[in-house]
Amino acid sequence: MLPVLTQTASPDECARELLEVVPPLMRVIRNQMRRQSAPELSVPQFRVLAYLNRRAGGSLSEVAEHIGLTRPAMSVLMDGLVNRKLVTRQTDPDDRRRLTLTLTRAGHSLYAAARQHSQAQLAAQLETLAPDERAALRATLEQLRRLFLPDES
Amino acid sequence: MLPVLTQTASPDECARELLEVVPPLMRVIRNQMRRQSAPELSVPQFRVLAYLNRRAGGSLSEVAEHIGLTRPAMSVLMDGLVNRKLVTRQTDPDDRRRLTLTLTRAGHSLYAAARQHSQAQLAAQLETLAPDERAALRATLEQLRRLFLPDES
DNA sequence: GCCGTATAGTTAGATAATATAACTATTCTG
DNA sequence: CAGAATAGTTATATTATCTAACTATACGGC
Repeated sequence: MLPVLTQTASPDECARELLEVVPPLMRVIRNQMRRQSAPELSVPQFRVLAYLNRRAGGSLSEVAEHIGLTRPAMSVLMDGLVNRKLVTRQTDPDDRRRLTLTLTRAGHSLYAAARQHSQAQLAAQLETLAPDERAALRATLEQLRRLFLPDES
Repeated sequence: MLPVLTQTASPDECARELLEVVPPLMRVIRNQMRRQSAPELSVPQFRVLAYLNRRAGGSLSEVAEHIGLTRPAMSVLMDGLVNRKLVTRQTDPDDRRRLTLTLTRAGHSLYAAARQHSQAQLAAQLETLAPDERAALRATLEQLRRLFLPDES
């Protein structure tokens, strides 16, 4: 059953809960990434592929800004993805300083596979929730997204 | 207002949402930690203090297991905390292989201050939620905790 | 049109956080 | 009591990240 929603929850209590739940949850996700069959994708790499999947042709700075890394760090990370033929890196003819970053076919499918895998792992655990609990979870995550990640998508 | 809770949300949709929301949220938290006034506590260090706050006298392996680090890594991390006089490290007289790790007074108050600070930062953003939305958030976080972090407290 | 400034990206060098492997000291067990 | 198991440390390597310094390109005021 759904928990009682009318009980009080101060911003501070919620914040405390976030601090206690999110970091370990992140570790669960990271470990799932690591144990993944073939791929060997770190969480930031995965997020870069996800971003380029949604916004093909982004520049390096754009991606770095979005992911929250410095440009040098992103430059190195991108090197890796380009070397592995997951991303193409072309200079934009309209502004020859900028790069145009795009997923290759391999990049697309590795991203899809990795996402599928992680998603399935998490989904397995979410199976045990009642449908209305899942709906509540989903709604809550949307709110967190709106609150803390206004820029995305 | 509360979102409609009767809409469908498959385990897979929820899992996807988790994958999209949690990592950036973690980055928000980590950055808050970093920008923190005095202290300079990393997220794992913070979590160690949190653990020892709840369970004084834990052993190194116990803490490492809980936080999800290897013992060598935890040994090094703990060195840092001990050097900074935040934690005392005594050998357990009953089993002289084990350590008894406890927060010092300084450890307690640094933990309290750090938590207060991070919590306040997050809470400020949560202010904008309606009370029932916060209640829903809180309930959802409890569920995530139960699902993914069964061992804690 | 040109020069100074800003912007995109890279390279270099440093640091920090982890991992694995090998070790010591202690305890348990058959 | 000897061998196996466990707790912790040390040594070494790797990886991810940062800041600073650099190059190349574009823009804007004169």
